[in-house]
Amino acid sequence: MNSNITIYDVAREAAVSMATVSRVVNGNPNVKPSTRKKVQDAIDQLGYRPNAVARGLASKKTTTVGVIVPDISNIFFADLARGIEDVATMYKYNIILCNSDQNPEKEIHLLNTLLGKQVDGIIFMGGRLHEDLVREFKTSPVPIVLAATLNQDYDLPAVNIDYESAAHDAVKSLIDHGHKQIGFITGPLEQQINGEKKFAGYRSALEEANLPFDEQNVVLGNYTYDSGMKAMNQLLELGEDCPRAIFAGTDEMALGVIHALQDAGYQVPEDFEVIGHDNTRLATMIRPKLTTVVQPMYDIGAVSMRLLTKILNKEEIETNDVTLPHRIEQRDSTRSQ
Amino acid sequence: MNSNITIYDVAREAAVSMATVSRVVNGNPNVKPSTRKKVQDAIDQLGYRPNAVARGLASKKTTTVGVIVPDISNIFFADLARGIEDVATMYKYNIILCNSDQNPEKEIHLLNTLLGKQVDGIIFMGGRLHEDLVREFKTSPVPIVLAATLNQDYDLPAVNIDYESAAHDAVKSLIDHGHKQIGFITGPLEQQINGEKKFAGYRSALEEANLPFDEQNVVLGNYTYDSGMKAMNQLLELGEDCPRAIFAGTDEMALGVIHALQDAGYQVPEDFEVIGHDNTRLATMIRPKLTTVVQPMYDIGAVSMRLLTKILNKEEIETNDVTLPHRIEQRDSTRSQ
DNA sequence: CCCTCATTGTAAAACGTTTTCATTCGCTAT
DNA sequence: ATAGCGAATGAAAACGTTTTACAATGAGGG
Repeated sequence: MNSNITIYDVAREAAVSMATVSRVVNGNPNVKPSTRKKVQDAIDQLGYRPNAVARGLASKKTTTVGVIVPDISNIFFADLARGIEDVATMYKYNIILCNSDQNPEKEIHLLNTLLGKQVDGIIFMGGRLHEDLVREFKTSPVPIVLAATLNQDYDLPAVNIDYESAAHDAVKSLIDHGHKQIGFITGPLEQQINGEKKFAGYRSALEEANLPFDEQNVVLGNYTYDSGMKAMNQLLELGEDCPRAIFAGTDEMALGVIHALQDAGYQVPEDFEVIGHDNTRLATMIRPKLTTVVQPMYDIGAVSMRLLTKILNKEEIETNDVTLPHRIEQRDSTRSQ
Repeated sequence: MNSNITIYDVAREAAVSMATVSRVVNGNPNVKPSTRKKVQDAIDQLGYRPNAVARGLASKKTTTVGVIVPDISNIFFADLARGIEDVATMYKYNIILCNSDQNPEKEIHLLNTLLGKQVDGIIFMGGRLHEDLVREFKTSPVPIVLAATLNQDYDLPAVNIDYESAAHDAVKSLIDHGHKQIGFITGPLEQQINGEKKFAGYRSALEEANLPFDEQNVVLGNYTYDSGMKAMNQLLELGEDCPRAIFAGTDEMALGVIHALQDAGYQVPEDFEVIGHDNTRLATMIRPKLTTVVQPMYDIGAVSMRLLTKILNKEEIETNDVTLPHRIEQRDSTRSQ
């Protein structure tokens, strides 16, 4: 009841040609209803299942797209992947998922593997786009869209939020609470999102409020809980000068920050206020619940995939570079006023 | 520099037959070194990239395996997927990832899609195996291994821990701390893991200590943080009779339990002790840090995939039904003694 | 009743590999 | 030299579809 049955067997059983079977399988309208039924019956009876590989070879379409993420076990990318998969399913695509660990060589290798597998398109996410990779992207035979990933020249299809303005908003809300010193804990600055966007938003909010920029208030982490704790402890060593308001680049780091503070005997938000970034499920799994910038990962994934399908179907596209809205979700790690 | 270049072009360029090119591409030793070099040069020069689809059609192997999980955005499955992907990469396989949402029809549909795509094997996870699915599994033309998933008859390849004994150990450790009443918060009982295994472990630990079983001490949740909170609040309504030691079926529910307790003004572990299950990254991201049963998700994924490769390579296999070790990680949500 | 056109069906060529089988090549042992 | 042999190479079939080009059939108009 399955795999070794070919379209030819069905054709014989239904007493038609294989082209006719192919037509009914693919919903081609040029088939007489009675014929269609005859064929369908044969298909059901034989348990015929079209061979997608043969189909892919003949049609040059695999209805499969590649997805490259840094690490699927990171809740952040997992959410994104789910968004991608859901709309992929909607459009009858499957997903080949790959983890790059942000390793440039691995990224290129994965790209080539995926192209070898004849995927119809690729969705890529990664912190920093090495120029070799960008070059490969630009000569790719299939469309590639970037999800939550910046590209220097903004000439590749991409879906993001406005990170700079998001950071600006977060920092401004802290300033509005009367803080003169704002701690900023973020990921590696060579990643455009941190170095160019979030950092710029941080500085512009400071400037706007005529607050001086103080280098010692910014600490680099690597997105993880532990690095958040470590960064906060480093800030704490500033003693009197330690900023009493912290903007952390990811929720996970924000959790680390809050726990570092609590472990040191401080209260959040009474002694320190903290804002996170991403609004992952973690945000409500901590006491106090985390105020955070919402970056809609699921939506970014979904929109990326939708954009890809548009490109694949040659649909009309307003813009290749879409920016999704962000906002700040007020919870309990900041004071209500 | 890519896709429309075929093996035939390379053959012409190197002045050999396509069979020879195929041989060098596949590392077949029967090629004279000088010929090999000539071909390799042609490949490099032309930027030839083998078409995996054509290869799959000719060889009936796609070096792709299907992975069906309930929901990749769940940290639990994300970890597992990472384990799978890592060893898949090691053995040069790619992964087609699908989310089933534990929907039986969707599970069957996904299975058929994957088989249509000619995957070489499948790794499946899901709470409850509908009998239709099991039947399909058993007639599948390619091997299927279950990861962190129980099968009634234990006749399919599977990788798990001993859930019953893990639950037993957890409950026993609570009993050893002097508790007479143990709260048990778990997922739907119709899922074998909860209903048959964890529950049985809970009861046997009770029995062993000659403690009575009290139905009101067990509450059902759905694995989520919120359901954990809700379940704990329900237990709290028991007032005086409320158990002061809780075993939660997942870490996420355990977090909910702890927060419900804290929100109600109690101290963990002073007033209540709680043990979680899974040892996800969440466990250390809460205060107090969570004592938990470690179910090594990453390892289960990795071992599942390894088992699958063994089956695919027809390697010698000791047992189809592997049980990985578990243990309890003592942290701060239980008392040290 | 013939011609034209639309509809439905057929045959066969692609698609880009792997793989089987035969052939050729280059030696060694006679 | 030459038979014999293993190693290296090549020719062509196969894999299971889609798709193209065309043939057959049937209906409607003049």
